[in-house]
Amino acid sequence: MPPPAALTKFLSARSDDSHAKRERRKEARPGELLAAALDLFVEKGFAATRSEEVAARAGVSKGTLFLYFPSKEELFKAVVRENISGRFQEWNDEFESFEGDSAEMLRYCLKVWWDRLGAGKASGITKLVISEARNFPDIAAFYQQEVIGPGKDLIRRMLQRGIDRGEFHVADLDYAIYSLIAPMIFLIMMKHSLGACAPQGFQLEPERYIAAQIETLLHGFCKRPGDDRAVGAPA
Amino acid sequence: MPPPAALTKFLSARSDDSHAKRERRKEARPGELLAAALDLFVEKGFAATRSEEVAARAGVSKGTLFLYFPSKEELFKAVVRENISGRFQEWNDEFESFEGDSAEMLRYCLKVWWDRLGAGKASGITKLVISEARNFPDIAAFYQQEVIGPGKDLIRRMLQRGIDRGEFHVADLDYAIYSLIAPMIFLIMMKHSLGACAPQGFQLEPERYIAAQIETLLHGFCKRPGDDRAVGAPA
Amino acid sequence: MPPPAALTKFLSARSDDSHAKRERRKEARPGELLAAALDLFVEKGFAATRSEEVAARAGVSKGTLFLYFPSKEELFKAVVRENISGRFQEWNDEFESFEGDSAEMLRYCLKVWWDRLGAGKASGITKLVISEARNFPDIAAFYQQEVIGPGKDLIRRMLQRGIDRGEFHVADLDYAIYSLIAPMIFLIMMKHSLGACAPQGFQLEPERYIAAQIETLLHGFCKRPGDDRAVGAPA
Amino acid sequence: MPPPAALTKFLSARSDDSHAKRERRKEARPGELLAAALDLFVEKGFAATRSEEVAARAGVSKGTLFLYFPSKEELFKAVVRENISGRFQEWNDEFESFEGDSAEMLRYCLKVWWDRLGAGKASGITKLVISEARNFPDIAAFYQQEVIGPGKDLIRRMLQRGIDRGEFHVADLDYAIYSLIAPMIFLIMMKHSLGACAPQGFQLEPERYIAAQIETLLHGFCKRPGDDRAVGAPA
DNA sequence: TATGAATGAGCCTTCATTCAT
DNA sequence: GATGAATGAAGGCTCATTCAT
Repeated sequence: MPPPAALTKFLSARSDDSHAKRERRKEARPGELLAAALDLFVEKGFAATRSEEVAARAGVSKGTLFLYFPSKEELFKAVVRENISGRFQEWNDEFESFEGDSAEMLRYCLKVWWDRLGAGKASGITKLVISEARNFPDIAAFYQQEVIGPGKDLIRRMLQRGIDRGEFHVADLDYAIYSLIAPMIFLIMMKHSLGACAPQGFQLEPERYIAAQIETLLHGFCKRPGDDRAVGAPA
Repeated sequence: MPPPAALTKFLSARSDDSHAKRERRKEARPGELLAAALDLFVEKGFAATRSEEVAARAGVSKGTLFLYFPSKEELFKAVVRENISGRFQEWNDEFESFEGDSAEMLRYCLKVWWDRLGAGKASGITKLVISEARNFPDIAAFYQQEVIGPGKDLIRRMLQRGIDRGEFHVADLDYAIYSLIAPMIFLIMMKHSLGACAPQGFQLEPERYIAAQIETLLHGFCKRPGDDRAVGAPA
Repeated sequence: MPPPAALTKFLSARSDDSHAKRERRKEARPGELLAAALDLFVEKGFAATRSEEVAARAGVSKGTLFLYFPSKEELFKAVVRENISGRFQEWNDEFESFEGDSAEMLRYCLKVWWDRLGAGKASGITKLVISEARNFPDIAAFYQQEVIGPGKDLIRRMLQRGIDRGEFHVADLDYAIYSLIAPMIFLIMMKHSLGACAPQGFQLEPERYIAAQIETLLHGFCKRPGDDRAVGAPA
Repeated sequence: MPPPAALTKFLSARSDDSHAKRERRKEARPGELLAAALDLFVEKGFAATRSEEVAARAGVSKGTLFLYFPSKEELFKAVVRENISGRFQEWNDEFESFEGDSAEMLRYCLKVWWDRLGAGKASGITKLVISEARNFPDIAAFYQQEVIGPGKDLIRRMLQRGIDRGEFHVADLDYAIYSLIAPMIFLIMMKHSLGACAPQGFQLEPERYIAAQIETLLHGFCKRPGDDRAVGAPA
C-alpha cells in the first residue's frame, strides 16, 4: 500500500487499470510530465525550457513537477532515458531479414530510419543530446553507450554485408560508418536548428536530401572509364 | 616651485612608447575581449556564457565589455566575424588558384578546412550556432548569411569545377553539396559535444575520419566492373 | 500509525479561518503592493522608484512583486486604475443626480474633487504623469485615455448643463473646460512639488484657493453695470 | 595667470576678447555646456538626461563636463540659475507704462508672456523645476524666491490696478492671482509633457487657449441680468 | 499528494564619476 | 586643461526551487 517514493510508482506503471479516473491520472502523471518535457526540450533546448511551462503543459502545478523529479536536470535525464530505448531491435530485425542487394538495403534502411526516427520528435532528442552533452556528461555517456554504440554496430554490419557479398568496397570500415551516420545526424541537426529558422526554400527537403546522399555514398563523385551516368537535376 | 606640468608634458610628448600601459591596453581591448568571448562561448554556449565572466577573463570590468560591444549578441557576432567570416576570402582564393584535378582539390580543401577552421576553437562557434539557433533567431539568420551562404557557394563551385572538367558526376548538385558539408559539420559536432566527453578511444581521429569520408565521397561504396581497389584497413 | 493526512485534511476542510496567515496574506498581496507602490511613486516619481523598494515596503521579496505585476509599468497602470480611473463612475453619478443650479454644481464638484482625489495621494499620480510623461509615452497614452479623456468629458457636460439651462455663457466650450482643469492641475502640481518644499505660509490653503478660483470662474474679474459686489479680503 | 579653478574662469567670463579662437572656445565652454544641458534637461528631464550626451552636444568629452561642474546636479542648478534671471524687469516696465483699460492690459500681458517666455525653451525650465522640485529642494527654494515671488508680485499689481481703477472686482486678491498663474503654468506643463506626446488634435492651440482663459477670467461663466452675450463656438 | 505563493541568487545592461595620460 | 577608457554600483526582470497549507 504505501509506496516508498513517487518514482516507484513511475517505474511500476501500467500494472493494472482497475482504478478510477482520478487514480489513473495519478499513475499517468510522470508520463504526462515526461511527454510535456520532451516536447519543450525538443522545442527550446534544456536551458530555455522553463519548469513551469512543462508543468503547465502536463496539466499540473509547478510543485508537482518537483514531486516526481527532484530537479530540472533529473527531468532531462528521465526524458532521455524514456525516449531512446530499444528501437534498434526492430531496425536490426529488418536488416537481418533483408534480401535484396546491399545498395538497395542502404536505400531502404535510410528511408526507414527517416520515417520511423528522423522525421519524428525522437530526433529532437538526439539533437538535444548533442547540443547539450557538454553540460551534461552523464547523459552524454549514457547516450554514447545506449544509442551510438548499437547504431554504429548496426551500420557496420550493413557495410560488412556489402563487402561480404562482393558488392561494396570499403577501405576503412571503422570510419566508413560515419559516411552513413554523418548525413543522418546532419539532417537531424538542421531540422531542429537552423532549418527551423530558415524561412522558405532554405529548408532541406528530407527525401530529396536522403536520395542525394545515398547516390553519392554508393557511387561517389568520380567518373570512371565506362561511366555513362547522366548529369542532371534531382528526380 | 615645481616645473609647470604643461611644459613637462610638452617636452616628453610622444617621444617613444611612453603613455605605455594604458594606451597599449586600449588598443588591445577588443582583441582580448574577443578572445575571451570565443573561449567561453565555445566552452559553455551562448546562453550559459555570462557577460561578466567574459570581461573577467579579459581582465576588465563588466562595464568595459559594453564599452566595446553594445550587447552580448553583438559580441557574439563580432566573434563570428573575427574567426570565421573573414577567412572565406583566403579560402576562396586558394580554390581559384588550385591547379590539380578535382579529386585532389577536394582532398586538399578538406584538409585545409580542418587545419584552419575545424581543428581550432572557431569550429566551436559553428557547433554553438547549430545548438542554439532556435533560441536566438537573430544569430541564426546572421550565421546563415555570413557563414553558411558563402560556404555553400564555395562548395558548389568546387563540385561544378569537377563537372565542368569532366571529372565529377553529380546528379543533384544543390543537394550534393551536403555530401561535403555533412561530414564536416558532424566532425565539428562530435568534437565539441559527445567527443568532448568520450574518454579514450571513442574520440574520432580527425585526419583518418576525413580521409575515409573523402574516399567514400569520391568513389562510393559500390564496386563496379573493372574495380580492383584493394580492401583494407586505414593507413 | 499516524492518521492519514488526506482524511485529516478532509475533516478540517474550510471550517473556519484556518490555513490562516498564508491565505490571508495572499489575498491581500496585490493591495499591499499597490499601496506601497502608490506611496513610493508619489514620493519619488516613476523612474526613481525602485521595484525592490516597493516590494520591501509591502513586506515581500523582489520576485513576489513580479508575480502580481509583470513589469514596473504595469504596476503603475494598476495603481492608476485602482486610485483614479475607477472613481469616475461615482463622480459621474453624482453629477447626473445633482439638482441645484449650475454655479452651485461647480462649487460642489470642485469641493468633492478635492476631498476625494485632490487632497489624497492619488493626486500625486497626476503630478507624476505630467512630470514624466515625456519619458514614458506608454504611460502618457494610458493616462490620456484612462483619466484625462473621461475627466474632460465630465467637465464638458457640466458646462453644457449650465448652457442648456440658460445659466452659463461660454464662448469656446472646448477650451473653456481648461478654465476648470487648469486650476485643479495647478493645485496638484503645487501640492506635490514646490508646495512640498515651501516651509510655512507659502503653502496654498486648498479650500481658500478653490473658493477663489470658483468665484473668478463664475463671475470674472470685470465689473459690469449694476454689479454691486463688495471688494474685500477672504472670509 | 594660474586661475585657481575652472569655475573662476566661468564666473569671470567675457572680460576681454583678445584671445585666439581656441582660447575663446575655452572661455565659452561653460556656456556651451549650459546651453546643451538646457536643451537636454528640457527635453528629457533631469534623471533621463545622460551626462555624456550633454558633453557630446556641447562638443566636448565627458571628462570636460566634470571639469566645469562637479556633478550632474550642480550642472542642473547652474542651468536653472543661468536661465531664470531678470526677465521680469522688462515685463514690469511694460506693465508700468501700459495705458489702456485693465481688461486690455491682461490680454496684452498674457500674450506678451507667451511670446517671450511661454513659447520658448525657458518655459521648459519652469516645467522641469516643478517636476523635479521634490528631489532638489535647493532649487525649489531658489526658484520660489527668484521667479515665483516676483511673478506673483507683478500679477498682484495688475489686479490691484484694475481694482483701483474701478474696473475689476476681486474678492480674495492673494488667491485671485492664481486665476492668472494657473492657466499659464498649465499651458506650460501641457506643452512639455502630455502635449508633447499627444498626436494631433489633442495638442492645445496656445493662442486659442489663452484667449479662452482670458475671457473666462474677465467675465466668468455666469450670465447676469442684461447679459446678452452670444453663446457659440470659438472665433 | 498536490498546490502555488514566495524566495533570492543571478543575469544583462546602464551610467555617473574617476583618473592616467 | 582635455580626454575617454575604465569602473562598479544599481536596476529591471527571470526562474529553479522550497514549503506551508
